[in-house]
Amino acid sequence: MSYATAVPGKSRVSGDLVDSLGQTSFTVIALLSRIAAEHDMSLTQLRALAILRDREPAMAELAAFLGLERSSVSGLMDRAARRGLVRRTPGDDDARVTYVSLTAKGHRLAAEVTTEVADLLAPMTNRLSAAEQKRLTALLFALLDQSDGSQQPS
Amino acid sequence: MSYATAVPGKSRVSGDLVDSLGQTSFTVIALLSRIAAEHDMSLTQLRALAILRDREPAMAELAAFLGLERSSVSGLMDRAARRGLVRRTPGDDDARVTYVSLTAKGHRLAAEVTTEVADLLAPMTNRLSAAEQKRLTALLFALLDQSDGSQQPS
DNA sequence: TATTGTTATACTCTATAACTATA
DNA sequence: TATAGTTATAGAGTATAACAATA
Repeated sequence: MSYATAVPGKSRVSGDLVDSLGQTSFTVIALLSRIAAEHDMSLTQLRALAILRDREPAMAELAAFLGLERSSVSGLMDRAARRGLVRRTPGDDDARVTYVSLTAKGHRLAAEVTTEVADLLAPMTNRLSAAEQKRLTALLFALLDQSDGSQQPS
Repeated sequence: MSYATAVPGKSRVSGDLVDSLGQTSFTVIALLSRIAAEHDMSLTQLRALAILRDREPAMAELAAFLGLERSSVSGLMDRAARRGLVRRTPGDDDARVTYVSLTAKGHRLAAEVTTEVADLLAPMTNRLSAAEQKRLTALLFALLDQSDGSQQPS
């Protein structure tokens, strides 16, 4: 509330930025959901798969990554395990902990989905020149405060 | 699949762009979900609210906007109507049609949510200078093929 | 006592299929 | 017959609360 009214000169620009960010986000998320659905997965499962590509977290850590309750992730991993995509491994030092990791099948699916995402996004991204793509990437990483380009699960 | 391999020179850049788009989208959507949750709404209900701000569509049109089945939107509008946010109006010429519109309460909530979105996004957007914000906005609209800036529900 | 993970329960979201009313 | 909307039903996703096992 304060933002829109406190800085009138910037609010116009920011309003458009907010709109473009919102529209872009919904478009991208819809596309990811579509890919997920084509593989009989939810968007959350697709995210989990992406996260697990280069991590082997404890259940609680995975829940933190996903921003969900532990109990929700239990069910999520139940369904993923039932499909043979992930496995649970008991912790060695702390017997309370359960680590989650992708199976070979899970890794294959994750890799497949990654290329599909790039493919489906291509019609959009190709509307920009190579230079524009670079600028956009830099701006988005700056927005995310990750101008170093360090990878987080997408 | 073909994209990543067919244009090796661009795939590196595109991979980063895909990552930054994905991360940004998840971040924005998570933020929108949080705002929705604070008002006891789902992300979909928030979207519906935004759509209805400047439209009075038939149920089937709303379903098309949201990318959902008509039956899903029936339930969605049931719950929104129960909270007094929307009303249903029978069509005059075609008695099969039902139009949906925001109540005064719905309009108030939609306006409130809009300012909250801008507020919560501000810490992110303020990381960019005014000139950078402008460039990012232009690039995103170009990506969406809407360089005219015509408004769609965000 | 505190923490990890699971289970029980309840509600929302979504889709498919069947239905009613209207065209 | 075809279309608009609803209802019935079922499954996934999510949270809260309670629990067992471990620390």
